[in-house]
Amino acid sequence: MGRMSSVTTSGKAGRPRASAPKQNSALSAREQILDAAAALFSETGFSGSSTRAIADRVGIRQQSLYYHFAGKDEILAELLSGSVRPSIEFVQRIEERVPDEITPAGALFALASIDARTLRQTPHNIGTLYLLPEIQESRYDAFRIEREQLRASYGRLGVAAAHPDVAATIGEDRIGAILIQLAELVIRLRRDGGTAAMPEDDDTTIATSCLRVLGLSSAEIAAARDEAEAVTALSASTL
Amino acid sequence: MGRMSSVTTSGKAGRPRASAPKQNSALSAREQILDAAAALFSETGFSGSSTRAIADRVGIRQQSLYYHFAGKDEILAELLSGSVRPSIEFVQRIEERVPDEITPAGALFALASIDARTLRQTPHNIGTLYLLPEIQESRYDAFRIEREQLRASYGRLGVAAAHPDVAATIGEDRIGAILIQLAELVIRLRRDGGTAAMPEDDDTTIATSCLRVLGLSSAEIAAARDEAEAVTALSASTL
DNA sequence: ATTATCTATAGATCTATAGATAATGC
DNA sequence: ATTATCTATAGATCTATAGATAATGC
Repeated sequence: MGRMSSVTTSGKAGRPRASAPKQNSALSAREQILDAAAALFSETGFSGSSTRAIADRVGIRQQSLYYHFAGKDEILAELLSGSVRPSIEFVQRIEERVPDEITPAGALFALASIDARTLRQTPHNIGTLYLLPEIQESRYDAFRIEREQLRASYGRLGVAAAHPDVAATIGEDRIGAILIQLAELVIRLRRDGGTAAMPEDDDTTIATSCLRVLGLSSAEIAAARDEAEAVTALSASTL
Repeated sequence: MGRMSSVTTSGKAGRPRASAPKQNSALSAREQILDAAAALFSETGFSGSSTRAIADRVGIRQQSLYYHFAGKDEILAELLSGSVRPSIEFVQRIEERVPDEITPAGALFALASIDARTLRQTPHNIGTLYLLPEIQESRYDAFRIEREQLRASYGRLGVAAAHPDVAATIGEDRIGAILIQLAELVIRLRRDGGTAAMPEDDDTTIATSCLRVLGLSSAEIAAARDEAEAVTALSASTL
């Protein structure tokens, strides 16, 4: 096939793409690449997604990726850091308010339900990236350290919120691990549920389960939920 | 380097390997391949592990794999089916005894702690294979259907064991998903914990958390644990 | 001049098939 | 004769670099 001569004047600097721009033309090239890579990495994994496949989805040549990223691994690194950052920031803000403005249980409910909601709503189920074997490589240490911080926050809040029986039996690190594991249930539900939209109340189910596993009663959980709702409404405006 | 002439008479049919047999020579060639692949797939993923890398670990040529398996995906398929089978069999046996010989809570405690123990003790943390993106392909439907059965069993036992408040709020499928998610926490603990041996009592922590999340009291959990211990001691001999 | 693409291509790898070979088994 | 390996190799792919080119910006 003969080459399509430059499709139309794009209003942007740089040589025009050989093929007509797909959708997403509102995004910068860099963002289009990240979006395409997120979709592919979560469907077929990191090693299973070629730079060629990413470029095809964006509508550019494989080699053009290297103008924006030094390599495939930098794309993954950027996706990962972009996806934990919001949780880290939220947890820092909420931990500052404990226990004066909010109880540990209320803070934990808020944290778990916001994490669940974020994971549920994010494009391409980006949470599945956390499951990729490649992120164990030392190159992604920075990301793993951030997740470790998040686990530590869940652990601190969990210990403070737990029924004394539970806090006495399970250490802070295990409590943190259990709570994160529950929050990340959304990732699996979404992956296994196919295209169907997930009900919003799964966020509540998960946050409730976080408190239930710490031995709190239904009444205590309901109180924490009310607290959390007040605080998240507030932080939505603060944010 | 000149070829090493056949190392020594191996006592087995077939052309001798070019290199001296590594360890594991007690296993059949097929088993050696499965073992090497399990280690590699769980460390570097499926697409990230080449047939060459598997063969190197076994101590044979890359092409020799194809005498034992039609392709790389058949190796993964066999590893997967081998690893759910025991759980499926255990859950079937224990569900038969509910509720006459054992309460749902006792059965669930037994199931969760045995699953946790198996995942904790299995070579190469084989549970990480469940996290690979590749198993979403239709080629591995059989495996996913078996896991679905396991989830259904967790769901049935969970609903039957749950405190009425909880059973009224969360559907059977979500309960099953939550419980499996807790059982599989072991996979993550083991992966993140590096080489350190995991404490045996993590199995108990997990099984306890499964009942706690269903709203059971400490006393009810202790009773279930006692039941479970009686039944697993018994089933160890039955098996 | 700068930017963002393109084409050409190197060099490494990867999966799989075909057929030869060196043991054991009968 | 059968078994389990080996060597040789095809053909596809994959990542990344080098340098050309076609826009916009000044």
